[in-house]
Parts: sequence; structure tokens; C-alpha cells
Amino acid sequence: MDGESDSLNDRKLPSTARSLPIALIRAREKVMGPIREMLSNSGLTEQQWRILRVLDELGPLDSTKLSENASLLLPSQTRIVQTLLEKGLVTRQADPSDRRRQTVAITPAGQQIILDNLDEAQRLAAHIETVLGKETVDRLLDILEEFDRL
Amino acid sequence: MDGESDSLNDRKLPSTARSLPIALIRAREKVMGPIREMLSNSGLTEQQWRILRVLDELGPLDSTKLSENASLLLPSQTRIVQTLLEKGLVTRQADPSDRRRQTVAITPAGQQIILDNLDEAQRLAAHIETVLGKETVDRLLDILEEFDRL
DNA sequence: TGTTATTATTTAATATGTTAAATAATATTT
DNA sequence: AAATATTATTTAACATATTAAATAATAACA
Repeated sequence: MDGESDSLNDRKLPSTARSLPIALIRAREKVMGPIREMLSNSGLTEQQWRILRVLDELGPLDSTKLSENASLLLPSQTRIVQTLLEKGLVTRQADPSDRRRQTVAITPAGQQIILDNLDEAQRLAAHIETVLGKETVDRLLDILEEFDRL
Repeated sequence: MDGESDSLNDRKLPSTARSLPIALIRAREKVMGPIREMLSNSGLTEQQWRILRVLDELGPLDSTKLSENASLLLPSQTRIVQTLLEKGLVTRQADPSDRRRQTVAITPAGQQIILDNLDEAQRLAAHIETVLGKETVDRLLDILEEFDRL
């Protein structure tokens, strides 16, 4: 009857199909699916893999810098590092000059796991560039970097 | 001595700084931070908000379609819908024509919460477009949609 | 130097993510 | 129609995410 019957919907948010948070999550799922499958063969989770990769690339790091580079929150990282310690893939020791700091390093066994998955990981990255095009992927990474300005 | 001393690193993956999964996670964090802050005032998590938004936009849905649109896995969604039920923000009932299916719908109280956060959510979305530029955000959403082809 | 403030990390509590197994209803097959 | 297979959802178990509080070491300061 009156024009107010669905007034709750008059002012709308962007449709969920064009929602940035949801779109980012969906894309991430698409990328992670095959990576998780690969890692399950090594008994690793995605986050464990991320920690190993960062330590292999940057060398030993204290917990804070590790968490920044692996995009993990410290409470999560604490547990994940603990399981990596039990698996013998990383070491952890207090920094002698500031014993609050914990220095985490990858072990040779950890490096070996990276080696074991290197080919497949490269293949997966290449597949994405094949389907989407290298320019598109580069442009995407450039745009995502700009989010630091928010 | 020999050229093989660091041969473990000869074949490299893309640097973690240009890693698609990590870049997607970081961008998502940047977007979600202020949204989480907004939602905490309503006592909602990001996922609860997503379910309410999808139901408000698309109307009552069975669990599978809801999970597709909210990008949630069914086991997570089951729990989240349960808490939304307890809060009185959604209803759930078996589909009469196929009692395996559960139809979930938003309640007026749920719609009210969307209304309560509408202005702020729009403001946050606008802020992102101001900083990054509307064209950039649109291009990003276009690229992210292409991940469905993977 | 003893007290207080700050910093780095961990612990705790609750919510969600992920995979596999269980459940329950419908569809298929013989 | 009874047995079997398939489908939709939930339950279970473990891992991670998030926020707040606790811990422990260092820094700052009266």
C-alpha cells in the first residue's frame, strides 16, 4: 500500500557480491585450496608453511618481526611455533641481549620441507598466472599493497 | 668455497612480500579492522554480520546457498546460525518439501541491527574508495571475481 | 636503587576454520 | 517395497583467529 513498506532497504550497502571483505575471502579460498592439498602431504598447515617460508627467506627473527612478516597474530603464532618446535622444523631461544625477545630460526629439516614442496608450489603459482595473466596478478599485488595506506 | 653452499635457495618461490595468499590476508585485515570495531558495539562478529547481510539482501535461504553466499563452510555456519538463533536475529526451519534442507531467514531484530550499522558501514566503504580511488577498488573487485575461473 | 612504566611474549577464553565422520532424509535400484 | 546410494546438514576433533589479561624482562625515573 504505502511507499514505506520496505523502507528498511531504501539505503543499501554494496551488494555482498561486490563486498571487498567477501571478495577477498573468496579469492583467498581459491588460491589456498590447492596449496592446502599440497601441504597436507607434508603434514603442514598453511600457517606453519608461512612461518617456514618467512624464516627461510629472511633468516632468524624475533617473534614480533616474524608475526609481521607472516601476517599472524602473536597468540596464534606462539602455538604454531610450539608445534613446529615439536616437529623439529624450527628452533627458539631467548635473545641474550634482551631476554624478553624470542628468536626463532628454521632448521635444516624445515628447509628440507620447503625443498620438498618447491616444485609444486611454483607450479601452483604459475597456474594462477597462466589463467589470470601475469599482468593481472602483478596489478592485483600492486593494488593489495596500497591497502597499507588505509 | 664451493658454489653449492646455499644451494637450498637456488630455486626460489616468489618472495613472501609478493605472495598472493599473504597479500590477500593482509589486505583483508586492513579492511576488517574498522568493521570489527563497528560490529563489536552490536556484539556481532564479522561472520554473524555477513550472514545477516546475505539474508537481508537475498531473503530466506537454505543452508547450502547461504554458505555459498556468505563464504562460510557449513560446519562453521551451523554454529554461527545457532548463536544468531539464540540472539533472535534469524529463524531456522526445515523445508516442508525436503526436510533435509534448513531454511534460514533474518528477523526484524536482525534487520534492525543492519540498520543500526548502515551509516557507519557506508562511511567505511566510502573511506576506502577515497584513499584508493573508486577505479582502483572496482578494478580490484573485477580481478578478484576472475578467481572463480581457477 | 627501589619503584613504576613500558615492552615482548605467553596464557586464557571464546569464536571460527578445516577435515572427516555421523545423521537423517530423499532418491535410486532391483 | 526393501536395500542401497545419494544428498543436506550436523557433530566431532583439532588448528587458528581474536581480544583481554597475565607474565616476565627491561627501561625510565624519583
